[in-house]
Amino acid sequence: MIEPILTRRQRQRRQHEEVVEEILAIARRMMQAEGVAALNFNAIARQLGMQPPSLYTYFASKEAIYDELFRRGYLTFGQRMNQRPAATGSPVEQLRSAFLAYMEFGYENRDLFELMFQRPVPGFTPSAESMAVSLGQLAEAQRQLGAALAQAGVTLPVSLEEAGDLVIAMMYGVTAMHLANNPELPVGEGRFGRLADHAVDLFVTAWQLERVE
Amino acid sequence: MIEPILTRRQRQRRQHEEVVEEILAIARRMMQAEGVAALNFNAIARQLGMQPPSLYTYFASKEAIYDELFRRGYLTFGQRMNQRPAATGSPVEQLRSAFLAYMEFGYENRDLFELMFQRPVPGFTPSAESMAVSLGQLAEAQRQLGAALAQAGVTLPVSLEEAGDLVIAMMYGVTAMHLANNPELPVGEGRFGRLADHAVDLFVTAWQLERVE
DNA sequence: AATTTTACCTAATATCATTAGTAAAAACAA
DNA sequence: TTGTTTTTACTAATGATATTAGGTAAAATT
Repeated sequence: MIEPILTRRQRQRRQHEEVVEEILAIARRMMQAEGVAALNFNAIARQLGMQPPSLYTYFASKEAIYDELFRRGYLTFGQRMNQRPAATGSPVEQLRSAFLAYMEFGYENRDLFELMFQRPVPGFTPSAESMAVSLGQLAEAQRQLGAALAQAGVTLPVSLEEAGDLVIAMMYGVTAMHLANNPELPVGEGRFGRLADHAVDLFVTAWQLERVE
Repeated sequence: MIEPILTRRQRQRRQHEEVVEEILAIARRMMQAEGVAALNFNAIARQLGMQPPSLYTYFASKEAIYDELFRRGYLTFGQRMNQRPAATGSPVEQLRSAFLAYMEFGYENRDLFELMFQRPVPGFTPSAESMAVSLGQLAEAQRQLGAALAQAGVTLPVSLEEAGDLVIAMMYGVTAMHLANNPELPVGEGRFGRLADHAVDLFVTAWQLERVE
């Protein structure tokens, strides 16, 4: 007798998860097309050939869909920031690659970027678990930036935490302005997208980060 | 016979405008309490002791309320930025006061700040007129920053427009992060609110703006 | 074979923005 | 003053939306 790879339960669960994935994919397509807040629970059901109440088999509420996307968004974001090619280069290189990774995440995931950093949804408050994921990833980004700067061996006019936060604020500012003004242009183009390198240079010059090149 | 100060028409109009003002005030209170997207047309009517359809006498739609707040928000923002005390000081002073004015506008008008810069409302697109006001005020801010920098007489590594945009992106980034993290703390306090001066110093140092002090 | 679980359904509810149609009152013109 | 227009409000109704209640049939589990 051949051992099935999956129990029936597991097979059912897999199919369940497949539907969950499809729901999330549809949700993202909707958010990208109409804006994050325009997510329509009933319309997702219709696209799946279901009656709206049947969707509650997969998600407990519309907010639960937002929450799952929020959580996954931060996981993806964290992976992107941590697994940069240049995560081991010189401080300047690290700063540059962090900036690029941040902006590219925003460009490629406009919907998630808005959901994660701009809270565009009326009653949506991330669940405790999702919030923990979010804070963890952000703290890691801040820590990494601080570490890169520490490695530079220069004396900054601010603490490492403040330095990391200044970089984060600038990354966010440039990216948000870029997405608001030229959402269709890739990073590096457009009024604000073009500013990425200049923004990095600002930190490099002000903090004299080249000294250890 | 005593000449009335106002014609009946004018008196009626004044009462009309008073109701309009009250509607906007209620709307802002709601947005501040529950978030920009939580504005509830019916609830405004109820607070005024009206039936919801009667509100259409004063605003053509819910979006029209958003639009008026958006327009006024940019007007107030422009006034604040232009009428800074230090709008005539040294370049460094101007940069500092611009940063402060921007952040304080955000802190005192969180609801408008979100509405104006973050577009947190599903279908809301500013009317052509409001959009013109908005773009005009932003262009003026950029121009003013550029002029202040030009006055410094230094050679920047970027164009004046790019320099203005970098400052705008940084102001936005720090303010948005501050409002997201410590909305209750005034400018100057909190993890990001504290960074205002450091952010200004970044530009001053990188661009050597003190030379003309 | 008996049971539990899962995935779906229909019907109904509550909340919203908004439209249609109307009535009273105020403003105005004659 | 009288007749007309404009303004302000109403009730009733509609359509979209998220969600709940309650049920059914098939599949999975015991």
